[in-house]
Amino acid sequence: MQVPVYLDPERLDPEVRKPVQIENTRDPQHGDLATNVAMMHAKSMGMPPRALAELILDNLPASAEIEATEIAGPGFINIRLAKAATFAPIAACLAAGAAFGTHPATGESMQVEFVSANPTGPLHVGHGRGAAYGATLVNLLKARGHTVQSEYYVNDAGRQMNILAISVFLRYLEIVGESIRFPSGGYQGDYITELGQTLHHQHADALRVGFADLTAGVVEDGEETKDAHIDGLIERAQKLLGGGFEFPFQLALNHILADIKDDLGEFGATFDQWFSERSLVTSGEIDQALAQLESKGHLYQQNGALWFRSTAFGDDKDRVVRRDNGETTYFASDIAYIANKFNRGFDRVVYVWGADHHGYIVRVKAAAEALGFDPERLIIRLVQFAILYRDGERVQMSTRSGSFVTLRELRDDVGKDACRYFYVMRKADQHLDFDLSLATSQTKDNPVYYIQYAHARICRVIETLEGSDFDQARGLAHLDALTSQDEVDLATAVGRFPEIVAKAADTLEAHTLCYYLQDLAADFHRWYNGTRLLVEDLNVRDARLSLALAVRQTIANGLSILGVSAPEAM
RNA sequence: GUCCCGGUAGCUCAGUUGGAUAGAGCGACCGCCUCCUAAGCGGUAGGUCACAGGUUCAAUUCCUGUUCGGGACACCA
Repeated sequence: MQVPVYLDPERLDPEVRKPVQIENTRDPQHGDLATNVAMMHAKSMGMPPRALAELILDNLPASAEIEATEIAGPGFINIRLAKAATFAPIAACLAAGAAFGTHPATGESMQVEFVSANPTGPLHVGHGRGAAYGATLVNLLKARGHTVQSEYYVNDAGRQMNILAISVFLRYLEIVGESIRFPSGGYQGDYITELGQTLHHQHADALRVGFADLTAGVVEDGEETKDAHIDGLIERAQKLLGGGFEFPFQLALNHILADIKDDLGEFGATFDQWFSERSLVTSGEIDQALAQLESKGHLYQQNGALWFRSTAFGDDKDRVVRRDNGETTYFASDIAYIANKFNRGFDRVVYVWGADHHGYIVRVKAAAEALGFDPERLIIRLVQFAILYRDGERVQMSTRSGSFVTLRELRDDVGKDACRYFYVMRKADQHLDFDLSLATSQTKDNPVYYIQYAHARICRVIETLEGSDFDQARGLAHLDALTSQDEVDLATAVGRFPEIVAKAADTLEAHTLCYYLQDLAADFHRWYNGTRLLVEDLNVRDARLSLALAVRQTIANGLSILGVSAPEAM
């Protein structure tokens, strides 16, 4: 809302500068704008708030934009705007169309990295929330006027990938006739067996080694030793197969990553870049980053390992970057990745992580600071897990048994729209009860259908006018025909959309958009239910239709940011 | 033990960065279709904003403490 210059807080009292507020009221009875100037300055002026308010009002010049002012409560000054200003958002919305709610370019360049799940299996419902939230953030930040790049960090180096490869390889051995004992630390699931079959199709018996040979010298599998056992198997396989271990490795990586891409694509989460962790190894960037920290004195040797002194930056303990066996840790990759991101020129980078990564925040920020980057530019958002409910019963998930619910299964079940909406409807860092029954229900209780239905209803009205003499210009010229409180509320709600987008983007709180859209849809349904749009008086009719069109545009734009469709008929 | 996130209507949650009489949906109860989609709308009931201090003209909001939940704290990835 444009604040008239004579209400400029800066001019009120040059001696006392307190953060005076002039804001949109939440209660229409308080007018359109309200200010607390009088209360803020009552003390310094040595007079009661209400008396000061009176003095201020007596000295205000008249304005065409302001219809009335009043003093209320403890000393608020309420301002009622002229009617034309109330309905101005209708024209603004219709003129801007799909761009309504977007903001001018800020010149700021941002990156949002999200999902980044290890490519060791299909995405499950936990990843889905990160995907929905991240994708929505990207849309919000773009609408805010920032330049945004979306990225998926592919963990294609490290132990987990080797465990995946050995798992596939063992299933392959099984297929070619070896009698094996599958390690307890290996990856379960039908997809592993399928990859083993593919490996067999590609290489026939060429990769076959004896299971006894593979386990020679490897410690027995057991509760305590399952890690050592599987690491031993990997080491043996690499030795026996030579470069051949790359076959199950690459096959699994490529296949699973393709599946993830496909899955996310159907979910409307697209990435500008898939960034390979391996590339940090091969390009020498990990060594470079460590050398940089070394030169600044942030590293030291102890017990054969190389440590980063993260405690110097607020961490509660130092962290290993190179283990005593010479391998760099996952954290070392992270450090190099931070440098890589900032060197690409982003002003701010956003990480969307699962809440289980909470413990990494301090060390990653520490690394950024140690590398010489302002840690404020590195923003981490945690996403809590979603708990699925069906008919009031919690849906059990277990990754161990391989019986987890995949994102794909969830999408097949409740559909993309409900998935996207439900995932982001709550604050990201809080637990989400995902009610599957509600998500699939086609009633007003389901917020997705409720909002979409408002859109469809408006489309239906427009459709019945097909070929008639609806004239938007006439409607906009007669907005004074809108007289009811419902119409004032609705137009005001439309006018709030740009600031809702801005705020959601600035705070990275996507859920506020969901609440806004529900409120907007409710305002519409109330109005629609009590007001006939297609009336005889063409001025009134076209004014109402213009309002309806503005509502439709706003809903469509909001849903678009959420990645939810805006159907024309339901 | 340390660190995060929470505690708001019976349930699930909002609460515009400290404002006026704390909101919505569900659930409960009572109503509304000869009319552009009833996949909708209206009304009623329901609250010591976990507790105690502090800052302020003003605290659900900020600070401290207490308490109760949930989670995180590897030479793992």
